[in-house]
Amino acid sequence: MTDSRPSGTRRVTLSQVAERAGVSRSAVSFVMNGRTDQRLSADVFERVRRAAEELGYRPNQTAKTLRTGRSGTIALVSDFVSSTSYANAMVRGAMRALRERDILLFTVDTEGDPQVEERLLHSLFGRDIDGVIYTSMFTRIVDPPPLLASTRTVLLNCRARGGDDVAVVPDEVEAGREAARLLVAAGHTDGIWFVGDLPPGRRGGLLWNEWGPLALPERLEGIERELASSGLSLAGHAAVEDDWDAPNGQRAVERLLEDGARPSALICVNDAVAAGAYRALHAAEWRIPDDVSVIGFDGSPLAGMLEPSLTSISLPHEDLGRRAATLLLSDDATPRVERVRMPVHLGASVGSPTR
Amino acid sequence: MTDSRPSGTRRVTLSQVAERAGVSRSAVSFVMNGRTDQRLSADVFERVRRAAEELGYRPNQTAKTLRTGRSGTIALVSDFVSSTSYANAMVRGAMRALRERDILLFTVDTEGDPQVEERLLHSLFGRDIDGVIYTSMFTRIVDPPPLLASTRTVLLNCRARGGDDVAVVPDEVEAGREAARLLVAAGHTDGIWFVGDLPPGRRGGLLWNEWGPLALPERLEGIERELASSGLSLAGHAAVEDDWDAPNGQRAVERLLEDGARPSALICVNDAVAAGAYRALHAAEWRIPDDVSVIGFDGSPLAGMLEPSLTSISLPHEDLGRRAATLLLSDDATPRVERVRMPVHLGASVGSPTR
DNA sequence: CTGAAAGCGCTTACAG
DNA sequence: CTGAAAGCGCTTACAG
Repeated sequence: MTDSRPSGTRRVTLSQVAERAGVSRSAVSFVMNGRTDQRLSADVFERVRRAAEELGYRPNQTAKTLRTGRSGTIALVSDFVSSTSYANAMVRGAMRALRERDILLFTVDTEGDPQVEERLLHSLFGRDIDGVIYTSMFTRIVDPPPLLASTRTVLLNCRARGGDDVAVVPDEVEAGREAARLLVAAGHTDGIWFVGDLPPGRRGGLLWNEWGPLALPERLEGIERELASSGLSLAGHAAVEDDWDAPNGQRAVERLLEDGARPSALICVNDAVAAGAYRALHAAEWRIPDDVSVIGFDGSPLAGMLEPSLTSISLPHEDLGRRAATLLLSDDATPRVERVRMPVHLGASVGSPTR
Repeated sequence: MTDSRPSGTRRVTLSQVAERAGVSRSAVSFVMNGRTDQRLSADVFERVRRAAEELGYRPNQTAKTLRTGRSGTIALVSDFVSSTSYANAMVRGAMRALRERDILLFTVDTEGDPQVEERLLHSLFGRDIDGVIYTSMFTRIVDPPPLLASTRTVLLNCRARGGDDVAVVPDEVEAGREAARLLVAAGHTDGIWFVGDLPPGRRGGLLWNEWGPLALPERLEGIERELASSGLSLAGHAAVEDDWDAPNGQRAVERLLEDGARPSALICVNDAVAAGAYRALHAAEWRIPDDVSVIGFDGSPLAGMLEPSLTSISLPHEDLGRRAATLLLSDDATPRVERVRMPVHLGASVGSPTR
């Protein structure tokens, strides 16, 4: 039959290697896959190896996949991770872990649209992917699509509502404890405020607030538990409107100071809110860390750009990605939630209280 | 219909659809691929469609690929683009353009290592990718690997030294003109400085300086050409050590002011250098834009976070990615360099000169 | 218009 | 230890 493919120079096939080496195709297949259990003679092994090299033979992965059902390919399926900047280091972590095993990564963003997600998953399954890393830009609870049941899956930066999956998430509770610990160690006692609650009665206005983000409740839980273990508690909470960005953080702290609060330290729900806090404190002529200490979360580039640099408990995105890929490749599919430590990025924003 | 097959069962094949519809496999193939040129009866067409739906048939892309040589898959091969934050919107642009055609994206970063690049390319070719978007984090000149010659390729955010490729790059020269135009329109004449040259005799210390980045020379060329067209020229250049970051920008402007320069405007090679300029100006009690205007390049999030917000000529990463994908899918492979307009992000950092 | 057949490039159970 | 053969799930030229 005529070959209608748009190929100029045909690629070398296994048959050609067999012919050149003067052995069967089986033998070539065994050699190429390093199957020593077939007890091939050293001579055959060497002849095949040489013939393959001389011809520049590269196995056709598509044919292997059709035969074996394994493609050496996995997919990273997310809402926004691979196409936006925020949590992109997760992709790097996964890619690096997979590179060593010659596994390639399909990158697929659904932008939060379930229909797009379904179409993309079917498209992926049609390509015989070996597994899926299902991930989210923000750490949150998800309902993994039922379609995923037929494929090996690891949840990254999210956990299933049901809980019977393998999931990798940052250890947000421990991060909260760490933040509190830093302040307690510096001598803070009864002037520690938390900045970043949603306003009372508010479930969230922005999209991701309705997606059940875990950062806020878990960070707060860790903070309160750690303080309690030292017999302390938060002096209070400052609510932030809608999004956790700098302008909202600024307004929250402005209100706090206007209301007459005298905080010795602010634990901000993330670095952007902390940046806003810096502005409000600066305008009110409070010095950091002399008059007030500030801690953020995320470990974003922003933290290093502030004056003074912000101490922040950072999201270990690359580690998370690497861990998820490693788990996906392992044989162990026992449902569990793995929590990855969030390291402290020490800045110059924490000092001892003066009041 | 929903797929009611017990999980663990084999996927439905084309043969099963043929059997259920009572037609040949050829007919099913023709219907599934919408080949109306075969003049199938409306009845056959409908029976196949129904059988496929009832069985939940999904074509096996691997088998199609083996047969046709086309995989409906392209690869985005870069140094760092898909695994870091900086130019990530290019991935978004490409993904969005491809989504409409049900084409999936392999994402592959070489981290600048030619050996890794070669291995990854072979791995991709073994999977019968239909094309490659070859891209770089920074706009620069590249020598595309010879291996790429066998595959349809579009260069994204880079151009080949040889020049016989299809390439998509930001229009940096025009961006430089735009920056100069904004200042001239505001009334600036002989106090316009450029901040961001490499020190005299320096080819670059950091890795990417040796990779031949185009941003600096092209932006500068545009600025100078535009000024010349109004009979003006730059008052001078302030060199920046090594990397174009905020601390280096700050030092450059500090030196400039110490040397007694009285700039009416600073055109900074990027936003980070501009942020450094802000600090130096602030420390010297120059007000922006009352005493001095500042313009940056990149359109980074940083620009909006500065006080006052920075006017910046922005890199249209998403547009670039979308355009590259579209070109790759088009039939036209005529070598050319497409330049994409860099839009102005207007801030509040440009005013009329007071001196 | 339809159907039987070849073939894409592999892997692997099986007979020798 | 080796080789012939079946088969993964498609597409398509070809004979009817």
